[in-house]
Amino acid sequence: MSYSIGEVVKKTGLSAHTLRYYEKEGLLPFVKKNASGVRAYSDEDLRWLTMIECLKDSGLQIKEIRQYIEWFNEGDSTLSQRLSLFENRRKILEKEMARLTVVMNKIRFKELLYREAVRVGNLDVATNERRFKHLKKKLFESPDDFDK
Amino acid sequence: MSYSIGEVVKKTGLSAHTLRYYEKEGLLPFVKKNASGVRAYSDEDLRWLTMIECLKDSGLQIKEIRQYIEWFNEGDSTLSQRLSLFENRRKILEKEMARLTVVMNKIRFKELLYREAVRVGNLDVATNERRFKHLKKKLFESPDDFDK
DNA sequence: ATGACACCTAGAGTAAACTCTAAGTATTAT
DNA sequence: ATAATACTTAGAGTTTACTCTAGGTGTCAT
Repeated sequence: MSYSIGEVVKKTGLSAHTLRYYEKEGLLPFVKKNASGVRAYSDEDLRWLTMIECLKDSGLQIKEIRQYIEWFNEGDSTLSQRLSLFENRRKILEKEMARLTVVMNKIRFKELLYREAVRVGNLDVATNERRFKHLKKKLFESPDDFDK
Repeated sequence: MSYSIGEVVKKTGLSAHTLRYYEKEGLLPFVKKNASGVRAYSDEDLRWLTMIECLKDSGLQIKEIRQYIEWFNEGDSTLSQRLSLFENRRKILEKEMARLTVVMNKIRFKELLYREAVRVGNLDVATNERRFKHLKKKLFESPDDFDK
């Protein structure tokens, strides 16, 4: 099976511009073109697009994805480089999730506080309620830094 | 207490360029300047910088942070807008964490697979091992899309 | 009072990942 | 045959958040 760029747009949600851009950046080195230059994407190309999406979601830049694809095409001699890439990425994702957890707590505190402030119609009153003072102390090292 | 821009650079880790840029963008509307135009940051300004960092970490753009600061300065009439902002942000962070969890599973699978591939010196052999086929099936809806 | 250093402004430059434009060719439907 | 639609290329423009440069002023220790 092969697909026109329009069909791939529908399947992937990427724009035709973006697909051509990816190709120019070396992310799709196997896309075939017919005699008049029209692209015909294979199922293999679609699988690459799925993998590219995953790598992008994990935070890789386009040039890093290109590097990965080059390694893949060089075969088993680059297995350890590819292992390192996934290992590093996993560590970065772990840090990112830890970071988001911290931020989430702060934002949730603000949400609760403002919900109460809206209820009583006054931010200072809500801020000074015992339960919010208590919560803030529990959540933050330097609670005064979080009054804004 | 008040602080020169150099002291704030040391305290926050932000560059002097960035601090002036934030001010230009309306994120620090209260920074005072002496007769010769030199900035003197107050403790209040430092607290704002802490809050700005949190909002940035949560993914807000600079113009959204400026909006929040404007609402804050308008007082209790904007409490509900600020509540909405934190509510939306909390929802976005929840989605982002869910997204990262999915990506993490895929990357972890790749890491395991490549660790085995490096051990045996061949990607195809590792890919075809029963336990990896099994794991892939468990992790992905469309497992073939993940061979790249 | 002289050199080092911190600070100022306005505005230009950068990086990443698109996103769009212009000008043209090819295919398809009626 | 003609119009609409889809496709092609090269290259310019956009957005965000900085980041840096140029050219200058102000402060301070010796």
